[in-house]
Amino acid sequence: MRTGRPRSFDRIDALDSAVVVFWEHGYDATSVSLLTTTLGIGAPSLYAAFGDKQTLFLEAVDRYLATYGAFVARALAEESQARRTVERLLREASAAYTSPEHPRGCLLISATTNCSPQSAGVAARLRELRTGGLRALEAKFADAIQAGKLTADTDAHALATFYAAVLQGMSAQARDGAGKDDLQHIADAAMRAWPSG
Amino acid sequence: MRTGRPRSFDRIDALDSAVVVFWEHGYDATSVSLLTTTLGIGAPSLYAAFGDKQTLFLEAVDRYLATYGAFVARALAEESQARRTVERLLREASAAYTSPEHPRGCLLISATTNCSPQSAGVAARLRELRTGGLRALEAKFADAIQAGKLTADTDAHALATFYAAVLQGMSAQARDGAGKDDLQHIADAAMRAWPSG
DNA sequence: ACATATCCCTAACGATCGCTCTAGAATGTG
DNA sequence: CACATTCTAGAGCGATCGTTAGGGATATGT
Repeated sequence: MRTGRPRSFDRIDALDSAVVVFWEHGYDATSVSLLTTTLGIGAPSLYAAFGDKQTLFLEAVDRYLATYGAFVARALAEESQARRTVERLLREASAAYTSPEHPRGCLLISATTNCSPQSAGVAARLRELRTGGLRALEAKFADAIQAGKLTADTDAHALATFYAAVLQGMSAQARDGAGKDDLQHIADAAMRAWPSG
Repeated sequence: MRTGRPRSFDRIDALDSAVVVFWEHGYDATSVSLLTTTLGIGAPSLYAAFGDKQTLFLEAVDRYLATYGAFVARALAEESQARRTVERLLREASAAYTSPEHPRGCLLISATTNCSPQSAGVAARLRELRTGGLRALEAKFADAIQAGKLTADTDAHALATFYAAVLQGMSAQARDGAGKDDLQHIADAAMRAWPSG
């Protein structure tokens, strides 16, 4: 049995708070002191529970992907048709990126846009995750071409890059103050670009 | 006549270098020491010539808009037809955002995505500039509707928001490593969303 | 040549950065 | 109860942040 004084705060609650702070300000601009005041714990407690700032951030990213950002993986996994996947992705992003319950936009997209050279590691990790999403979308399109749902001359890579850019643009617009309706209009316009055949 | 020892560096050259550094790393992540080493001048010289870091940044933004970013204002001013304006905007952005001559993407879009609370002022200024561009585009579309070039049921605001988002997405993709061809494909797809009438 | 004005460099300012040592408080097991 | 263990809280570590005096060097105007 684990002896000693138990931790006075809930680790998951603290992690969720850290997600929000990193989401709002990004990696570099989030100082440890801002984290400790927001989470309501001292710096040594934070370091004991999560390791250093970079480790905490990476765990916060995982937590984000398992919660707020899970709709992307769900759309990719649950929708079999490529077009429905994209429609659902854009529709759910319109709501997720503008919810008043949490910071605007997407943490994966916006948290490491500006980072100092010594934060290049976490920036590379997030870029990797973004690229992974793009590849998954591209594979979905390739399958649709294979199945004849998209014409053979469709460029799966180009189409995936386009919808990835649209999601990134929606995140940026949300952070600039656009509302859910604005983002849904972006989504509607983006669907007009779907290959007609 | 101005007496005393003249400045040993060219102010415009130094400003251009500052543009590049801010473009690459963003506002907060660009330290004054990085600026001084890159520009090859001491900190007191920098402060004497440009004022503090915030003032230098805002002047660098103006310089950016007058040089690398001037293609946006030119497209809006020189093209009378809305569709041609957007086509030219997206085409020139594909090249500008991926040129190997300078950092990727757009300074206005990417330089203040992550900033600490005390940098909120410069972030607000850049958001203002981005919103101004969106409004200019929206006005262009409103004119086209007035002139009958776009059907009366076209939503000028929604369309402008869409193409603004596409530009922001192209900037993000460029910073993630996409090439000129990738961005041109995004532009092509975005033009398929043009209202058919 | 001289006085003057401005420059550049060295050094350092206070504040904050990420991070940790130390001491005391609180819980578990015997 | 004592003891072992692990937590919390305050203070402070060296480094870097943006910024600015101080002083020698270098140019112009007379």
